[in-house]
Amino acid sequence: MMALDNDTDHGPGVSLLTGLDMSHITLCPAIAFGKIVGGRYKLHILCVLHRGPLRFGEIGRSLVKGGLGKPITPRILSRELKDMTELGLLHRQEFLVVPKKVEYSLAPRGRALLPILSEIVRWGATGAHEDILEIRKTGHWPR
Amino acid sequence: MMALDNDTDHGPGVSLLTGLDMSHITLCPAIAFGKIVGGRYKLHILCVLHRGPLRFGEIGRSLVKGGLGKPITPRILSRELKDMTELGLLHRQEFLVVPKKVEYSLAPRGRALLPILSEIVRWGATGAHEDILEIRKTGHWPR
DNA sequence: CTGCATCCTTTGGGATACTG
DNA sequence: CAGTATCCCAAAGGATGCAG
Repeated sequence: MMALDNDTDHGPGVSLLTGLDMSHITLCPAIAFGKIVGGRYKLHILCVLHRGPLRFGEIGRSLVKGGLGKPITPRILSRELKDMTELGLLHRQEFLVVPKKVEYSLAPRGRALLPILSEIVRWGATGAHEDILEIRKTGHWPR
Repeated sequence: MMALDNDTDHGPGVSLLTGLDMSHITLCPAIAFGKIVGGRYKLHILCVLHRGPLRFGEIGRSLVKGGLGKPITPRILSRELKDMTELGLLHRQEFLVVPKKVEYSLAPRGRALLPILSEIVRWGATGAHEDILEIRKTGHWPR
């Protein structure tokens, strides 16, 4: 019996959060979610890819703008993309041209995560995350 | 300009995922989400607390059941709860009795995350996470 | 341009023992 | 019961340089 949001050992296996029957599931989705899109960049990569395919370098530059300034190194980006491709979240298309060109896009398993992303954006639109992390919004840096 | 799901530098600042205006937000919610509930247990803790307050030990035991078998050590659980309490996600109430009793419950900032949790559970109810992680559902371990 | 190889630092998580 | 103190190990992330 899983302990998702129902920690009795003999209940009907219905999630109290959603009303859905979870009796056929063995692993808590919250734990799995972290294992699948954990790490510092995976969620953000899904985010920037939802509009359409992007190239390796474009993804890297996108992460700088929405993140906290520091650029991702190619080694890390490469590993994140490979992980996600192997899990079936992304599709990788290589074009046989010079210079090399590779496009990454959302695979069905990645697209299935978009409703979660939407909910995260809705939460962020209220400013909740900036309150929690105490991001200053003064419009310019002090000093 | 943030690169959430709109990576032009001069757009209207509207999220293409939700249609919401994000021009007043500087940090990508996806990045912030990871910073706030990253780590192996925080999301799961929100999950088990959504029904009501639980004690330190009860939370620990809940994590074992929905996770992958291994119990969380008191040191880690203590740190996770302290982190989340300091960020305002949880409320901690200490009862002056012997033996000691402490209850943790969701604070408003933690409750604001529940819609995201619900969406994760919905996603999990389809079995998507077990497909991705290749969890066997044969009902018994092979051999 | 895309990515791998090396090396290094930081962080997260676990084992064990102990205290108010 | 609810933690804290030490010590340790593994994994994640970063810097730099090089290659197809």
